[in-house]
Amino acid sequence: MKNQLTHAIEDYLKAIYALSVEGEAASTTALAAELNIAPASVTGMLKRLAETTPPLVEYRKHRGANLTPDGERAALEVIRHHRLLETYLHQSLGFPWEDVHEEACRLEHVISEAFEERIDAVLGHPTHDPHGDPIPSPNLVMPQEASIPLSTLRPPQVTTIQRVNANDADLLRYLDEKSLVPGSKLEVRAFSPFDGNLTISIEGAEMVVGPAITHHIFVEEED
Amino acid sequence: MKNQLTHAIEDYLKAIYALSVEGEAASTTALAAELNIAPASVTGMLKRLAETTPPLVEYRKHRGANLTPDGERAALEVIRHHRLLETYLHQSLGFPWEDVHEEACRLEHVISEAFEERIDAVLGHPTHDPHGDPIPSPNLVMPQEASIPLSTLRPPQVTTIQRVNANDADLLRYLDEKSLVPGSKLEVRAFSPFDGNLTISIEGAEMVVGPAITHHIFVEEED
DNA sequence: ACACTAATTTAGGCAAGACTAAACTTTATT
DNA sequence: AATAAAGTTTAGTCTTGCCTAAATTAGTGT
Repeated sequence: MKNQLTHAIEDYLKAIYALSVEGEAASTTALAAELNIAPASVTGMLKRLAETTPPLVEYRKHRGANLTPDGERAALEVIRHHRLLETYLHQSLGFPWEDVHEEACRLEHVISEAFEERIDAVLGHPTHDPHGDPIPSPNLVMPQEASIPLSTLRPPQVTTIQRVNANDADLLRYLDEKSLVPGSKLEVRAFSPFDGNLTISIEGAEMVVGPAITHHIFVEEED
Repeated sequence: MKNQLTHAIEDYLKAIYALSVEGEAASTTALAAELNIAPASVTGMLKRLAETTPPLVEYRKHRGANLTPDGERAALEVIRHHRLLETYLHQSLGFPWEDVHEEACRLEHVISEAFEERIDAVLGHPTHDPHGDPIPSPNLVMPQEASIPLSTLRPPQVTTIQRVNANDADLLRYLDEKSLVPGSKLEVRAFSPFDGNLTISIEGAEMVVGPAITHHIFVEEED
């Protein structure tokens, strides 16, 4: 008997999950920014989420919110939907990389477990979405993976892109064009300490990328 | 600049479309029954729909509602989504016949035009959904088709099932089992004037079906 | 310890969409 | 034509989720 969560609530849970790294509580303002909602509205919703049965978040005034185990399970369910959908839209329906996020954001709240299972099967039980994010398992365990921002690498270094952390469609389109996608191998050739630019070589081509880009690209952790 | 319709509004438009056959207005109670909503709530919504810009329905007190051209276009868009989705869920994702309706009801409000186009293409631009209902064209013209209830046939007669008009999952599962699906050929062998039962032969097997079933099955019109 | 700022909460409102109960039309029946 | 039944509308209420403006709390530097 899982009670039916609204779209709005699912979005809150997803946002709290995303913002509470390392067990740190997600702040009201950070949530407001993430959700494009006024901070006051977030306060109101957090109170409600803390008083549902079962409670989905743990909330302390002025101290932000954490997910309860129930809340986390619900969040992971939505994230699993989201990432499976992104993968499906891209692989099976030929959606461009940069468009899958928005579409998945709407569909994730609406698909049934049967739908989830079908696309999971059709895709062959994928482990990562097109952006390289891990897909929680059917029993809702989030694989833990270590990766570091490309911006932290110093030459000389060879590595592989693991994950691209961006939702902006224009940026994603650009990255795709330059093969800056999960799985691509690249070599870090030079670093400019003044502006943080890296000179990298990828797919045989050499290019210079600034922090606005390298910050969003995550690569294998070093040995 | 198409204004964003809510989920609820799309359901109203769909229901009004379904109930206003032959230009007759859909009554408040009929809509309430169709939508599982109290009649009073329907009245309120109809008033709102008649006063939006542009108006989506034409509403006269105690006289029910009709769709305006704008409303009809919106309704057809949703119906196109619904029927394409049903077809897709069944053909491409292997959903059982009886489950596609419910899933499509939720997805229809949420998919983008890009999604619509992709599944339409993948399916090869289908003209009918799994229940035999025609799919409106991309420019939102509803194909007009003539078919008559199986219940009106009298032996001896050979015909083909065109359309199955039912949403109840149990009934659909039963019909599927007995091959009472669009495309099946059948022969009407006998008619009982007392209870309206028909004896038919389908796929080599003979069976007796009552009005509760024959009423939902539509076959080719006679020459 | 004090004051200033940034973050947060409270209070009060609003729109969408639904409900019930009561009042009122329309239609059907006699 | 009178009246009962059926269908519809009105009035008033509720919940969800959002908003703004004002009040409060926490955190920071002096």
